[in-house]
Amino acid sequence: MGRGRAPCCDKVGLNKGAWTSEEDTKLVAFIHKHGRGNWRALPKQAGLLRCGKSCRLRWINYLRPDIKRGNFTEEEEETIIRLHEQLGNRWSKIASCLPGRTDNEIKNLWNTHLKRRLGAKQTGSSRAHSSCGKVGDEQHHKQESINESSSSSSCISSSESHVAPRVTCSGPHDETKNRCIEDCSIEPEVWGVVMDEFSFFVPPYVGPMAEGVHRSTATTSEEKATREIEDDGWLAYLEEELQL
DNA sequence: AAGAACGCCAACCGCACACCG
DNA sequence: CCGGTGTGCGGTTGGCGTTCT
Repeated sequence: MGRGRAPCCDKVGLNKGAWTSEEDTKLVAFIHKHGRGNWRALPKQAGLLRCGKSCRLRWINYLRPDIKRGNFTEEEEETIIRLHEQLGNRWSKIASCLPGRTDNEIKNLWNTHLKRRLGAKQTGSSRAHSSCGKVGDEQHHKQESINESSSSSSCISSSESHVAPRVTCSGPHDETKNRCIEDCSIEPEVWGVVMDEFSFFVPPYVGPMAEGVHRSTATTSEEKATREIEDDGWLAYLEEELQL
């Protein structure tokens, strides 16, 4: 499947490259108003000369209100390293367990800092995780993809000698962890790693629209009203950030 | 001071999966 | 069941800023 299909959008006449603050505002305003719907149709409706994919990426990696900006803490880096040992290059999985961080961000961090740092470490020490770490990652990941397609089991089941039952995260119920609970289905071992690391996490900016991503879950009119007020706050915040 | 080399990160590309008619 | 379409993911790249020579 997927081969030979038409490109996601007609790229003729579409903007590429860096986003302008105007485009950002348009996108945020649109999503603020209508929520995340059809990405392909979104740019047209929002008056953006971008392809839907580009809009989605921009939203997820940059404009989303619950994005955590700034440097990664050491704890976060350790978490990433440990999750990477368990999951391989499945950045979205790793990201789903690091609230406020995007897969792209983590991927970049890994490729720039962590890989190098780990390489330096590993040259000195024995490779305890040779079956699960960077060595043979490619094949490992491919193999896991195959496994996952049928059973949704993660690399843990192959790197460990037993097959861990798939579970949905069911950690604590505070605000910052809900994302993980909602987003990821991970094995208990991974959850353990996450929980070990999450004691440090304090949301830097749980923006007014932080829940907006999950707006579809809003049910009562009270909740909706509150959310609208929050959304306005977020929009104002964003406009300020973008110096508009 | 200027150019080269390097590092970082936002964004793009193509593939694969999920869903729907 | 099958084909088409939308979405998500991971790899890669381009461009900009910083550091080095």
